Amino acid sequence: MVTEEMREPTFLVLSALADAPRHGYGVMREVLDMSDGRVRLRTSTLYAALERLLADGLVAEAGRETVDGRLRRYYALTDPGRERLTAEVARLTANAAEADRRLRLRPATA
Amino acid sequence: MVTEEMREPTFLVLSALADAPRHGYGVMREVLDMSDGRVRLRTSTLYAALERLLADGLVAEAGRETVDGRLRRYYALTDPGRERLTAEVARLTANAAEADRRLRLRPATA
DNA sequence: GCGGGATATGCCGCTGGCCGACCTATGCTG
DNA sequence: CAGCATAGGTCGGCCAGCGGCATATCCCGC
Repeated sequence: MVTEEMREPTFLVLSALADAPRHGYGVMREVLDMSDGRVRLRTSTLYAALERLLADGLVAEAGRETVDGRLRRYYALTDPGRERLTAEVARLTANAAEADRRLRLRPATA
Repeated sequence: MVTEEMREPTFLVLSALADAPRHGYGVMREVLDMSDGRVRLRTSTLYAALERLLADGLVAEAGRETVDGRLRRYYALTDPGRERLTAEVARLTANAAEADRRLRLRPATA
């Protein structure tokens, strides 16, 4: 696995599923919440991402239920999904740390 | 400024210019080095990114010179560029920390 | 002296994730 | 009954990055 770049919306979807399985709309709310209102996923982005993650085996369907006449499709992070997310966290952390180090090497308005 | 997502190659270009001005090929080497050989920028990606960053005012031309008959175009991070990179670092750090927190809430193979 | 890699810059066509807009449907609240 | 939250989805287009290619010089090994 070459760990190619993962875009932010996709990363946040995996992140939202890291602690518990959720349904699509639940992921949307969770992402909005955990990004302090910064990232509002479009349904096109959300469902396309979930389809892609399902196809890649990073996420699996975790049952369906109907609440108040509305269908809910649940999704859960798989083990490969956890590994992938962990790898992404390491990449982001390393990138951020290195950039921060470089910024400190030459402070603003030197 | 809404700080929309910045892709990894672009982020690494800004990062490579954070400590000192460099020319295109120098940025390429620096990115390769600081990513431990993981990210080898294509010239199409590199020069397109530099053009875009110039147009956005995040990077400025910092002189040209000819060494061994080869032209070098130097680029430097501007103040807005520093601010933007700093904001990106904050975003990456926050995303990584939040994902990490969630992964720990439900450890692997629970 | 000749092929190949490093140095250095650049163009062109395509792909794929995301965005914007839109659609269907139910339940709750003002 | 209008409007919003909830819940799922489609479709067209944009654009950063990728892969391939072009150009040119310098240096090293054979």
